Amino acid sequence: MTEPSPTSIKDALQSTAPIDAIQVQGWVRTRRDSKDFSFIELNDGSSLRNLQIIARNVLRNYADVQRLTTGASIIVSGALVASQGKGQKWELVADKIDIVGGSDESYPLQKKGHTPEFLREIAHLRPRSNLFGCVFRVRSRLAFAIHQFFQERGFIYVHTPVITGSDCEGAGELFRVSTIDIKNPPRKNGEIDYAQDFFARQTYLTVSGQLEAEALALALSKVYTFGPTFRAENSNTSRHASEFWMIEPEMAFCDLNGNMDLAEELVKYLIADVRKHCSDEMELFAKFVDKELLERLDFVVDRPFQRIMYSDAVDLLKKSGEKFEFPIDYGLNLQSEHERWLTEKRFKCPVTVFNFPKEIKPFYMRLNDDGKTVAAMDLLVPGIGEIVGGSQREERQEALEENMRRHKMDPADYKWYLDLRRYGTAPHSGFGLGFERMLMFITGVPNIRDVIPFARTPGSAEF
RNA sequence: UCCAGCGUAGCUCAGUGGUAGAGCGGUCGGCUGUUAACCGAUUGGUCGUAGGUUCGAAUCCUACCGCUGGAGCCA
Repeated sequence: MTEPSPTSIKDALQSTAPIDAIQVQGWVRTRRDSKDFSFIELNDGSSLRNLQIIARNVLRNYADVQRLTTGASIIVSGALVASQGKGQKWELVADKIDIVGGSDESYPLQKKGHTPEFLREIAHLRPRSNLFGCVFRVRSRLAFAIHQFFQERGFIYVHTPVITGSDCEGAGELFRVSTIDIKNPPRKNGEIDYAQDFFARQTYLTVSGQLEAEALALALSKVYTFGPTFRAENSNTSRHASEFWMIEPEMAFCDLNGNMDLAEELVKYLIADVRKHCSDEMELFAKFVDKELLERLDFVVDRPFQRIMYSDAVDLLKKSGEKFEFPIDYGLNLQSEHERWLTEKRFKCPVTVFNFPKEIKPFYMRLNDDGKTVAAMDLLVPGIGEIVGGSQREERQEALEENMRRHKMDPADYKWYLDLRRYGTAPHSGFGLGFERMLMFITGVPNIRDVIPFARTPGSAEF
């Protein structure tokens, strides 16, 4: 006897006609007994929705079926028919139910709702919950939409190294990569001799693919990276993780304005794409996570982002009459509370701040003609803060070397990076978009730990 | 790393010095084309850990651990 090949529950529910013989497989969400049969809510993760299975008492193993509990895995064959009950269009009347993997009353996911904090402790089971199923389906779609956006625009996807030798990329603490025996390291003149390490030098996990992406952009014109990034900062907040994914486009012959345009276009594109392709998931977020989510996202897609120079932002903040905990003055970094005021109170929309004082930005950013500011930009969104950070890069060799010296870096250590300016240099720009922060913004989920399947944060690398 | 708050049943929480509680869940029974079903019964605890104060500590004190929120750093 040949079984029909399995149909996803998503496809089954989208059927336009009854199907005599269909097979589905998944995990039991709930089961209710009726007089002569049992209702099983089955979910296979293909969508938020469950398929209602009618298990009649004529089934050979009906006694076992009645003992099925939440969490069990089963394979069901039968007929897809119009549902007699309200609440669903289709249901599956089972001819056969194979119990693949049992479960019992200790299964932690109950019919009742759970807090995200509790579910975080069972990260291996939480994908089976409605909320996390939705988050991870949207995560997948968002990743796809990112590639689609860049590929449609002629960008080349490049892979920059995860292991890097650059330790001065100006972005946070690094995780060391080494095969040296830490209990008995080789030494030279009392110091650990990294010349004997695996790569014959000190190496780290990447904090950014930007420097390498610049090399590729100055050959392929428009490139982007999309990969994991690691920061060893002891940050304990709802929007920092030690391991996260970042998108870094880099464009040759592009100035800061082109850069800001692209960032804005990308953010809007991604929101619109997920709104269109994950409507069930977005409805769930709007209902259970953030009531104002859809309204805010639509507003962001419809309106141009506010662009404001750093110096003007400082003036606005000074004149705001608002009582801030931290001082605001030209030359100081904008604090979270200042960013919040700009996006949430003053403009009520994403804000791109640009042209920052050179003193508070890294060495690779291009010095403006005023000699005081660099062509940097931060895209701030309500509720999250900085979601994009980017700049026009310093393409002039002399100026770049001067920046390095000012940042107490030795240009000799960056020979290859300077070569890019020595041979066929060109104005170029790029930015970094935090993938998880974008996902938080789109889903409304307020903690970065809940948009990563198995999050890594200081003191926590379980699973 | 700093500041604040919280750790009590599987989950969400109440209990503020004197016999450890509720709702939900689970289990059993009833009813039922149900759908966070309904009705009844029942099950459930080293009160985060270790010290201390007290006749007596879930409750007060100290330390540690964990979680949450905020800050710094950033994406």
